Amino acid sequence: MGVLEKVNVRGRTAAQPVPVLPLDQILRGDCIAHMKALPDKSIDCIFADPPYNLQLGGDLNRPDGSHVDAVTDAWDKFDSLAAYDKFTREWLTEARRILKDDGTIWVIGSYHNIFKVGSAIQDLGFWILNDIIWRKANPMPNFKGTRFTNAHETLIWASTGEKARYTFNYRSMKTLNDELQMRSDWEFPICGGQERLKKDGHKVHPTQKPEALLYRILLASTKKGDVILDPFFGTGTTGAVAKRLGRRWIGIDREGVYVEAAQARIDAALPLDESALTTMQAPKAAPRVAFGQLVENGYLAPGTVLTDARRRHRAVVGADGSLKCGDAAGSIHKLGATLQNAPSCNGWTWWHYEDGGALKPIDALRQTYLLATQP
Amino acid sequence: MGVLEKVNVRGRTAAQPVPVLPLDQILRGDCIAHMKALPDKSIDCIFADPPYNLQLGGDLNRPDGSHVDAVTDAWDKFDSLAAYDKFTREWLTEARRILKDDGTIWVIGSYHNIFKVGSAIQDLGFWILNDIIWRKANPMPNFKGTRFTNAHETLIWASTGEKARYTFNYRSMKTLNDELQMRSDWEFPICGGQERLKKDGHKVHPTQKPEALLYRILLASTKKGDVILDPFFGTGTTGAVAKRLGRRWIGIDREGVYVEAAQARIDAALPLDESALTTMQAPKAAPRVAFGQLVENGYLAPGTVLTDARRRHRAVVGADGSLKCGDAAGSIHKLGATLQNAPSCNGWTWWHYEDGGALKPIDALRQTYLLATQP
DNA sequence: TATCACATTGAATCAAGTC
DNA sequence: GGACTTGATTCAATGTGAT
Repeated sequence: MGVLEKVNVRGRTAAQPVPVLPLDQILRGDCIAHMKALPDKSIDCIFADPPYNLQLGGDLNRPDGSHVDAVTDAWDKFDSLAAYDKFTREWLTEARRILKDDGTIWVIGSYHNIFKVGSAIQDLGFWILNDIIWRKANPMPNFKGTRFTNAHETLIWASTGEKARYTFNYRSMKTLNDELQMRSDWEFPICGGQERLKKDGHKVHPTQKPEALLYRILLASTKKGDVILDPFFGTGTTGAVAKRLGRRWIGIDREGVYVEAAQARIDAALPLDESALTTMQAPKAAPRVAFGQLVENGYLAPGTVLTDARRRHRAVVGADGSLKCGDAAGSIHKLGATLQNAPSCNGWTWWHYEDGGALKPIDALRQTYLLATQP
Repeated sequence: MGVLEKVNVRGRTAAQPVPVLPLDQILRGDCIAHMKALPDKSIDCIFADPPYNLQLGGDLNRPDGSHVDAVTDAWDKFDSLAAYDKFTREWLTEARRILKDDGTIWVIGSYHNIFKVGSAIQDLGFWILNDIIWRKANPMPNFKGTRFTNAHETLIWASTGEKARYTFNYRSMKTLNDELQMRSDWEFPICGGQERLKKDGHKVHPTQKPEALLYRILLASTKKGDVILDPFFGTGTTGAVAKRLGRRWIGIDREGVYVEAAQARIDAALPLDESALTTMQAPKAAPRVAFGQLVENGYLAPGTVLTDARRRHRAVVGADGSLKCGDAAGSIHKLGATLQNAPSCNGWTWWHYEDGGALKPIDALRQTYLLATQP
C-alpha cells in the first residue's frame, strides 16, 4: 500500500514533472478537491455511488413499532434540489477531466437523484452506453403500503463521448450469463451476512454495495491492471473487488470511520490467482488469419468447392484465395455478400466445405490452423 | 363518442362558464396546443409516452444480414438535446396545470430521454412517487455485441407536489401480485401477436405499448370514472384499456394515420366485467440461475477445481464463470460437451466440486443459491 | 390435427482498421 | 478525412408451411 507510481499522461512534455497517481490508496477528504489534484486523462474507469439526496421526512417505523435505520447522515443533506444539482455537476466535471479518452464512468442512484445525475452526464458531453437496473432480490418492503416496493436501483454507464472507444468484455459477460447476452437488468441480493461490515453490532455504512455488483461492473468494463477511481469510497467495496480482480484502485472519502473500515477490509482481501483471472477472450484477440493462408498452407486445395450451409450456392477456391461463382468473384466475405444480396457477410461462417459427407464451416479450418501454428 | 360533458372544476365561480372536457375523444394536432385549451385542474391522471429522441446513426443489420426496422419517424427527430429539453418542459408545464391537485402523471422512456424527463419533472415541482422498470421478456438483442442488451424501459410516477394526496390502489396491486407487495420492476413481453396493430402487413406504429402495462398503471393509480389524458396517444392503448376498465379518456396525436387506427381499435374494445379484472397478470419470471452468478456471489471462488463424477476430467473456474481444462475453455455446458466429445451436456449435473472429501454436483450450489435469494 | 422446421421481428444512440 | 476492406455479431415470441 502507499506506493506511488508514475504513469504516462498524454500531452505533457518531458520538462514538466510527471504527475503520479496515488495507486491503491484511500485519500481522506473532499472528493472534488482530491480529484482536482489528479492529472488529466489518467483514470481508466470511475465508479461513483454519490449521496442520494434522499430528503426523507421524519423517522420511519415498521408496523411492529421498530425503528428503520434510514439514511439520515449529514452528508446526505442538501439545501435544495439546485444545490444537489450544482454539487453533481462539479464532481462530474472533474470526473470527465481525469478520465482517459477511452475510459468509462459508472454512477449508481435511485429516483431521488439519478435523473439529475443522468441529465448532468448528458449535458457534460458523456455518451450513455447503457442504463442498468440492479433488481434487489430482497428489498425492504414499503411498510405503509403507500407506493410500490422500491425494489431496484439504477446505474448509468457512459463513455467520454459519442465517438469514444471503450472497453466492453462482451465474451466474459456472455460466459458469465450461461452463453446468453448479458441484459440491462441484473439481479443481486442486497449486501448482508458476513459481507456486511459491522461495528458494535451496527452497520458501518448505510448503503454498502454488494461485492457481486462491483465484480460484474469491473469484469465488464475494465482490463487487468486498469486504474479505477471511486470518489465516494465508503467501506471500499470497489477497492476490495478491484484488488481481487487484479485491478489498481484509488478511493476518496471524507469520513475517517469509513476510511479505517475500508482499509482493513482491503488489506484482508486476497487477489485471485492468475489462472482464475483468465477470462474468455473475443476471437479478435487471436491473431488474424487470412483465407489465403489456408490455401497456401495446404489446408484447402485450390479448386475445392465451397457451398453455403444449405448448398444453395457453390463457389470454387482460386489459387490466390479468391472464390469464383459463375461471373461473380471476390473474397470469401465479398462473394458471400454478393450472392445473398446482403450489405455484408462473414465468409468464415457462411462458407462450408465437405468433410466426410458433412458440411463444416471454413472457420473450423481456421481454428485448426491457429492451433497448429500458435505456441 | 363525441359527447361533451361538464365537470366540476375547483376555483371557478358559478358566473363563469364551466369548461367542458372532450371526454372519450381523440384530438388531432399538437399536444401542447390542445393541452392549453383544457381547463386548470381537470384531469385525474396523465399517461405520456413522448418521443425518445433516439438519435440513431446509420442502418443496422442483423448477423444474418436482414435489416432492422428502426424508428425513423419525423416525430422522433429533435435538433439537439437542448431542443428536446425545451419541448419536454413545455408539455410537462401544461400537464401540471391541468392535473387535479390529487392527480398523478406517468411518463415512460429509455436512457435516451428519461433523465431529461425526470429532471424536468422534479424542477417543475412534481413529486416522484416511484420509478418503475418494465423488464422486457423478449427484448431485441444487441446484434453487434458492443453493449449490454437493452432489455428494459423506465417509467416515472409522480404526484403534483410533496404534500399532495394521490390514488394508489394498494390492495389491487397486492392481489394482482399473489398477495405480495407489487414491486417497482414489472415484467411484460413487448407488444406483438394479435395485439399488435398492423396495416398491409406492416406495424402501424413503431412503438405500440402492451395493454398489460397500461392495465397495471390504470388499475394502480386511478378510480372508476377518472379522466385519463394521453398527450402522445399513438395507436390508443391508453384509450382501449381505459374503456375496458371503466375510466374516461382523452387522447391527443398529430398523425392522422394513428388517430384512425386508434379510433377503430377503441370502438372495438369491450368494457370488462368486474370479475375479469385479474386475468391479465404477467406470468411469474422463472428463476433462472447462470453459473456465473454463483461465482459473482461467492458460492464458488474463481480458481476452484471442478471434476466430472469419476474425476476423469479436471477444470478450473475462471473469474467470468468460464471453465478451463488445458487448451479447451468455455461455459460449463460447452466444455463438458467438448471433453466428452458429445453434442451437448448439462454442466449442472456433470461437473462436481469437492465438499469435505465428497464430490457434489454444482447443481447443489444452484439450489442453495435459489433458496437463499428467492422469497 | 399435431408437430417440427424455418422465417420473421422488436424504441438500437450497435465496428475497426487500412489506404 | 473519406473510401474501402475485413470480419464479428442475436433472443424470445410469433407466424407459416411442410410433414
